Amino acid sequence: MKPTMKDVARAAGVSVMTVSRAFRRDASISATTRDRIRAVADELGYVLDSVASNLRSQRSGFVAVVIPSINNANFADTVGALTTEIEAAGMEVLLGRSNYDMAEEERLIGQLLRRQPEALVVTGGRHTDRARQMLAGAGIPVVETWDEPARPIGHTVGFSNAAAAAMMVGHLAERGYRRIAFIGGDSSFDTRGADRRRGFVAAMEARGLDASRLITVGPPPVSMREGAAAMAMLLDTLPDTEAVMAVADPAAFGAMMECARRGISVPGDMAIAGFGNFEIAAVAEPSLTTIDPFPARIGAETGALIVRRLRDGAGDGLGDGLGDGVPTLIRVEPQLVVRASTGADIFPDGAITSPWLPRSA
Amino acid sequence: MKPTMKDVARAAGVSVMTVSRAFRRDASISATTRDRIRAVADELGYVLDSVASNLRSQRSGFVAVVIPSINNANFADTVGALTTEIEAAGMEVLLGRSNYDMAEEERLIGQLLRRQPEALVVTGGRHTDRARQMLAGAGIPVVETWDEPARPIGHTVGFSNAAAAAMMVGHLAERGYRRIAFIGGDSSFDTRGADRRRGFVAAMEARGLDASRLITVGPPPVSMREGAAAMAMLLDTLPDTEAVMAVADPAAFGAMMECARRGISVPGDMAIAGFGNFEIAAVAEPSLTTIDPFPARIGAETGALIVRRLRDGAGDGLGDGLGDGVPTLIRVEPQLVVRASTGADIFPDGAITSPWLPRSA
DNA sequence: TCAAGGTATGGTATCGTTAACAAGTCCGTC
DNA sequence: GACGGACTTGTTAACGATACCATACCTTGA
Repeated sequence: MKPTMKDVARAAGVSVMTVSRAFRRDASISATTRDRIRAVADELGYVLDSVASNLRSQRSGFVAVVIPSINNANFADTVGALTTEIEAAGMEVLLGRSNYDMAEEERLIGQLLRRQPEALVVTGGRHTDRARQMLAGAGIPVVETWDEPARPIGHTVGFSNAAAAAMMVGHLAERGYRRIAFIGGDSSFDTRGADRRRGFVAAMEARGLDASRLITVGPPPVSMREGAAAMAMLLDTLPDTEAVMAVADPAAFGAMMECARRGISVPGDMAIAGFGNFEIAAVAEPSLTTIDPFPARIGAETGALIVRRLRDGAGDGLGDGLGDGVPTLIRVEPQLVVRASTGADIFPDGAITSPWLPRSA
Repeated sequence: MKPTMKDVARAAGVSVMTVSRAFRRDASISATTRDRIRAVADELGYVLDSVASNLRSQRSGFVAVVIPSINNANFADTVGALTTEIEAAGMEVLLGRSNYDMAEEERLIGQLLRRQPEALVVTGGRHTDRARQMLAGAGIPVVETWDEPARPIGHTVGFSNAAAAAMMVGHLAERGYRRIAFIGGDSSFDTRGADRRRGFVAAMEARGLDASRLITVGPPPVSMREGAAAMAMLLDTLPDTEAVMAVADPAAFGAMMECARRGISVPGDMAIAGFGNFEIAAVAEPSLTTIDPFPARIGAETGALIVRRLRDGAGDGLGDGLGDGVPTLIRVEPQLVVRASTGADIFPDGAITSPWLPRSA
């Protein structure tokens, strides 16, 4: 049927071992033999079977990554940068999407672990008990990203979503807004969104402001459409609201469009802020104040961390979710990006970024 | 080190064969034995090694999918629907991204084929010669999506991008626009974008209109920012342009925002149309006329086709890129979605959809 | 009571590759 | 001219699971 190394070996008049060497980087083989074997293999339509290769060498060559959604520029940027790092090290990324669902995440993790990944990256710090157990017992480096878990399983590359939301509350309060609302999704699904809401409430209360203007739409992702619907509801029920903070930029944009439809000026009558620094935040008119979590940096740091661990820590630290016994915490600090939607009069020339504010803010 | 079936078998006092059966669906094993073995396996932290399983059974259980970008709602919708179908059949999706680069696509296809996928899905109908050769010789069902290839390799689920673009030209011409421009990316990369441009030019010329207003920005994806930059260039160099058709909705939105910044009314002074029916097209103010290619339907049809082929055609048709010798062509007809950006006066209540126009349009 | 058939379990070979070790070849050097 | 070392190639066994076949036991019906 399909040719194997044995067929190639016979056709080329060498042993299978030599054929194997012809398809590997480090192998000691003469250039002439390698070229001849490759030509014969091409002729036969031979394709290396990496399933067999992985079994024998006990190396799968891939890193499993679980993200909530593949249609989200933030996660896409993280995965993109991560993939670049992983591929530079000669490995591949195996992607799974959880649909913001912890049960689905658990199922995915189980499936992925069966394929013997060399490391596993998850998004967020909250998981089902069984998922935690599988991750901790996997015997490979585990990285939780986009969050600072209360109980880290292995390594962490992320930031505090609550603190980042508090930073935005600080900005709005400094600009003089008092009646501030929050638009977000169903908190039992999107833990990062829930953390941002938590940070919003805590920061508002710390300033003595009313933290009860919370508009909850359906399960994540909170889309543009839902942002518009939430803004409509807000305007109908709490028309004296001065500013709105959305769980993410698309929802903020939807809210802004609803204002446009109703003839409500942004930021004149209503300030709007988002989260994520999606492309739309910079392009929209008016441009959108947001928080940049540096998704690509998260991915790059995660990739570099994994490559480092796999190179240095090979063989040790099984069963601890670390791969080498030393848990790493890499903080990627988000940055406030002030644009027109929260005060065009002060920032007419485009974006102004502020440094990370203290946690107490 | 890590426990294998042998360890589980010893601990449970059964043979490895019985342990194997305890982890499979169809296997003939008593419920009591299975539960006992599973409990023992859990205790030991045993995880099935699907690498070994795949090698022995010669079934990998996954379908490889190559898309240009993971951060594109259209492709994400296709992959989402495809994944649903594939997982319903007990298989998994292995995703690769080509960055709109045919050379990278070729590399990816080579990598993916080594992992013995049971089917392979690619985006678009143009590939390097070597990629074509690999696909045709893979001996598994191959599906080209999002396009109607000139020379199909295997099955096709898609539509003519050129005809869809022509449909949009028809709409704009009917609305009375004559000086129509096209904004697109570097055509050597994004073949679908190039086809849309080709369709634009052909349809314009067929109507005796000037088809030379072509603004080319960088390589794909053509982002919102690039759409805005292209519109700026257009307004500076060809200020008498009446309508703009963008290669995709994000670019159209960017163009619209540039108009907003310059105080140019859409559609009053300038009509704008996009492609893809992204969420932003419905939410933006004004809403955006576009073409809906039904990405989810493409994914669902592709998945159903693959599942059918794998069930029916097992074992035959090796080496033809089909999996069973009968090439299938499934047309998913795009639909024109008329919204405010090309004539709010006529369509004040929201979107109006028109049926597929004939090819000659 | 016994044959026939079904169910549950075990033994052995094998999937296609690579690790580990062995051995042959060629070269320069003293 | 013999020897050490570098380089290249070959032999054998094994990775961890499942296909295939064999077998023991249990049920059923004449």
